[in-house]
Amino acid sequence: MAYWLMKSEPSVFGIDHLIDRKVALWDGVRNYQARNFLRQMQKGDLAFFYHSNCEVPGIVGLMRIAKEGYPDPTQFDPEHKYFDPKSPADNPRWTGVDVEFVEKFSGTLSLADLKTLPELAELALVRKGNRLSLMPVSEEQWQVMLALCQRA
DNA sequence: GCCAACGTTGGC
DNA sequence: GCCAACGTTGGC
Repeated sequence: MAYWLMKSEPSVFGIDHLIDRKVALWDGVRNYQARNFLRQMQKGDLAFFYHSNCEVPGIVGLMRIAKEGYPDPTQFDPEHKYFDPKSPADNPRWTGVDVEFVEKFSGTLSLADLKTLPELAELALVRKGNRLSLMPVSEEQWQVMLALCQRA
């Protein structure tokens, strides 16, 4: 089983949306590095839900990968913001996964706090200029973050 | 294949 | 809302 961190803007899709839906398609990833990580995800993997581009960016909850990578349907929808006219129908360019709500923490483990943790120095999230929207988390990193989240 | 222009991300 | 950082596009 692997661990991940996935970012989303709460004004678009936040942890409360996932609570309402229980299971949702994680769509709209249009970056190849992030897509490749999506394709590595396996059912049962755990992921932190991270709120980006908001008042207090940080980790707010926990979810589980409920369905492994499959073609993101929004890439074929001309009406959709994430439509990609260049994606071949017989070899879809973009992947989505289904995620399932697990837990919402009582507080936010903020990016500012995460940046102070020496164990996370190698995590893409806290490295200068990094905009990767989802990334793998090592078991050690996961344990450090989870302990702080559950205390928060 | 280079690289300038452009668009997007996301912290602040 | 600003803007730095970075990815992508497309002319050459």
